[in-house]
Amino acid sequence: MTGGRAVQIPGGGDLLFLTDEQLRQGIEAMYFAYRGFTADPDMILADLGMGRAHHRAIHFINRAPGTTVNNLLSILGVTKQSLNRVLRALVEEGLVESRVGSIDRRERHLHLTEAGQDLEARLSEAQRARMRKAYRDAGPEAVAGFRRVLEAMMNADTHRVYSTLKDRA
Amino acid sequence: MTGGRAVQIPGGGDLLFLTDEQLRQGIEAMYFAYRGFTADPDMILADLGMGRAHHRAIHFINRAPGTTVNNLLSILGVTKQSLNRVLRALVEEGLVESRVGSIDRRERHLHLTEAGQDLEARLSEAQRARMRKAYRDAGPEAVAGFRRVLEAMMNADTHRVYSTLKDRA
DNA sequence: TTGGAATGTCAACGAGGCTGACTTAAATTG
DNA sequence: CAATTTAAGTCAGCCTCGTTGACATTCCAA
Repeated sequence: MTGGRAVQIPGGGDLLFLTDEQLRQGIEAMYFAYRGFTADPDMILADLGMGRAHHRAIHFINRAPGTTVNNLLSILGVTKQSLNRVLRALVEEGLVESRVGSIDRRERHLHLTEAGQDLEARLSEAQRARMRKAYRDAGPEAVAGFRRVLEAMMNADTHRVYSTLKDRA
Repeated sequence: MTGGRAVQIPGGGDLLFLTDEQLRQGIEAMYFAYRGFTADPDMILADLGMGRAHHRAIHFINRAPGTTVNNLLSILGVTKQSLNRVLRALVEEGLVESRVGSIDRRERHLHLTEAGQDLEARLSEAQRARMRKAYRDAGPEAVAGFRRVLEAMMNADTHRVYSTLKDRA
């Protein structure tokens, strides 16, 4: 049931023996779990003719209100052309507002409208409900381990983005 | 640093207090970690003009050699039209062999060729290396928790598929 | 005042999902 | 044996969401 065996070497530290099979089970768990992770918001969005890309934009605009387009690009790791298509749709749907920057007027600062906040709440509540269930089922120690493994799995630059967002909370 | 606080209630069990903020950090960790999770195979595949869909097919054909097309469809959760496009490419590239079933000759049984096995090894070694590093960084207890949370995050039907594969190991 | 940065837009392309309709071949069932 | 069901494959078309490349606009800063 465990992903690895912890072995105490007298006079040494913990060693973790990881067979390829154990690693592969972790890989498959990650793949299947991600499907569940995205399933609920996907269903809500499909009814509105939107997809995951819209969800991500909405999520991070809510997370960092007033963020610039460039900043959002570096969080999401996509091209501006790709993000632009999504942002345009969100603005047209009245979910996102794009305000010209007051200090640097080249910049556009992004905010959710009330309708955008409503949708964000629906999406994130669905996703939080699943996460909450998973956390409760797995227990407190499992949650800490889950987070540690995920953080160690990120690319270094991604981890920096993640930490910055987390510390801003 | 932990995803939740474990609190001992005298005479009760462990309770897990999960704020929305803690849940959202878990959600973001999952999103950013998945990017890292897929990054290495994606790079290898891009050089070969293939994508994630090819990787998934290769992975599960390797996992369950001789699997039928229908079985692979239910593992991957996509339509046969979508899988067919990928499988055709893999067969044309000489990575996958499709054999007519001996008992039921309507079925096609899928196997990796030697070249397919070589590619599978490259892809999975890259992905395992990342998983191994994440496991080592996070420590043995973290690994068990990681797996428990992921399993609790899956849809019920997906979990069944996952368990079946795992138990077949 | 000119160069560069931030943003946006148009066009085109490709991967990889989807639906619907259909064929072929083989197995199963009445 | 005939009819039905099943497994697989195929064609056509659609969508999202990623990519590149080229280019316009706006505005700050050297």
